[in-house]
Amino acid sequence: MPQTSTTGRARLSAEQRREQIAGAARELALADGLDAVTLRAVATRIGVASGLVAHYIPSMDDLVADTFFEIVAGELEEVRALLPDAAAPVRIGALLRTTLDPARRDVTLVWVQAWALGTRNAPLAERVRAAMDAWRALIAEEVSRGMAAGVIPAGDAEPLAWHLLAMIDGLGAHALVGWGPAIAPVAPVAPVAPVLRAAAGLLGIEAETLSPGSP
Amino acid sequence: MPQTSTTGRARLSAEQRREQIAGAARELALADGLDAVTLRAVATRIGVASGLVAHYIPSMDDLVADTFFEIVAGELEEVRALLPDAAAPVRIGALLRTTLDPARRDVTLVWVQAWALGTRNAPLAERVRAAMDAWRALIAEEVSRGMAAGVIPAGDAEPLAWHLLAMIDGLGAHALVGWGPAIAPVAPVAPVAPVLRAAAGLLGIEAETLSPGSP
DNA sequence: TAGCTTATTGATCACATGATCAACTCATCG
DNA sequence: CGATGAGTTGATCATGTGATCAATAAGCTA
Repeated sequence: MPQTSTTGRARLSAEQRREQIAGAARELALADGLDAVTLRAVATRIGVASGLVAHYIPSMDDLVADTFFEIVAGELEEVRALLPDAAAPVRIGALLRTTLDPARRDVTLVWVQAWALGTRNAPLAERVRAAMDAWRALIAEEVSRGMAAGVIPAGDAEPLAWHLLAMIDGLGAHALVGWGPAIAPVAPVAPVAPVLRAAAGLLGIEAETLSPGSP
Repeated sequence: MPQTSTTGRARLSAEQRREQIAGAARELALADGLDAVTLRAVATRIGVASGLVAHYIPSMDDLVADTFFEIVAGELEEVRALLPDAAAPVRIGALLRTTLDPARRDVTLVWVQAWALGTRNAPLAERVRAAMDAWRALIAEEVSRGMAAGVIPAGDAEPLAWHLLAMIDGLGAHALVGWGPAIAPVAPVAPVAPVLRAAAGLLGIEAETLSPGSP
């Protein structure tokens, strides 16, 4: 009776188990932060001995680094997919609105913890730099597009992208403390309007062009 | 022979010991981050039993929170003292240059770790919010002064201050990973010029007015 | 059915954390 | 001199971490 179903233990293939571990780590990080991604926490979550998890990863530092990268890379693709098919400034405006959405607090916590943990976790630091490069590239691409179209004053897109990203991350980090789970009553959500104005000033364009309506 | 000098053990007064502990915690945090402020690390640094340190503090969470606040409050006073006696925009420019100085990496690490740790350390989160308020107030004061003098377009100074602070903190956090101790070769110091341009755009003034020379 | 491969367990090591407390020591006062 | 009291020690508890490994059990193959 080869019952392939639940016979107490699961016994998955190496590949399946790897994916399961990565998934559990991802869920833990989004729920409670990167520092919640612990050998035993991951094991418990998938109902397995802690030794098994250790068996499938080089070290916890690597698991944490991979988990971080998986999360933020997914976020980037998600944001990229949400960009409207419109003029560059409108796309940039949409990007700002999306990334500053309070619903992304979980990812923000991951980012902030990554900056702090990267000091002691070498592979993590590497992944953080790679992820930041990807984000900066995405923004720079949009800015360059706007410059090529003549709707954004010509100049070096890279430093502009860098600063836009800094603004996004700074606002995110700030929102984090105001929101400590079960600490503060309600989040003082950063109003988007001033952010758009700041971004417009940075890009040298009118703030209105960042919103839909201007083809 | 009442030798008040080094007779093996020190035996300080409660007040002296308290200050010594606070000082050691401060040094540890600046050198290796807030997570290096540990019961035993502090005890070792001042050459004392770990129990003694525990005897003088309510809990480590409080020590860490107090250490954070002491550091950033000191930083704020230091920056305030460095503000030149000039027009508001010039003072704001100086504030930006000072806070973005790569030499302040130690304090930046403390800030970033505080945002992350504040999620689990309630007293810390409280202090973080208080410190952020103080910083925002300082910036808002300068902006308001500029508005009153007519050199900055009138408007609500609070959100502007909030965003300037976000920009500063975002850039600082980014610089952190690029600098992981013994990881990256050299820091890609964020050039100040673009920052000043972004700040000027945010304030609605010319970037040049942020630099000395314009009375 | 026997055997072999491989996933999986469970115990264990070494280390670090915060916290507690009885015992000790030193300075000072009566 | 003796006693009082405050600073201080050192051992210890309860947890939690990552890591290792011999032993076990499941599933596939011959």
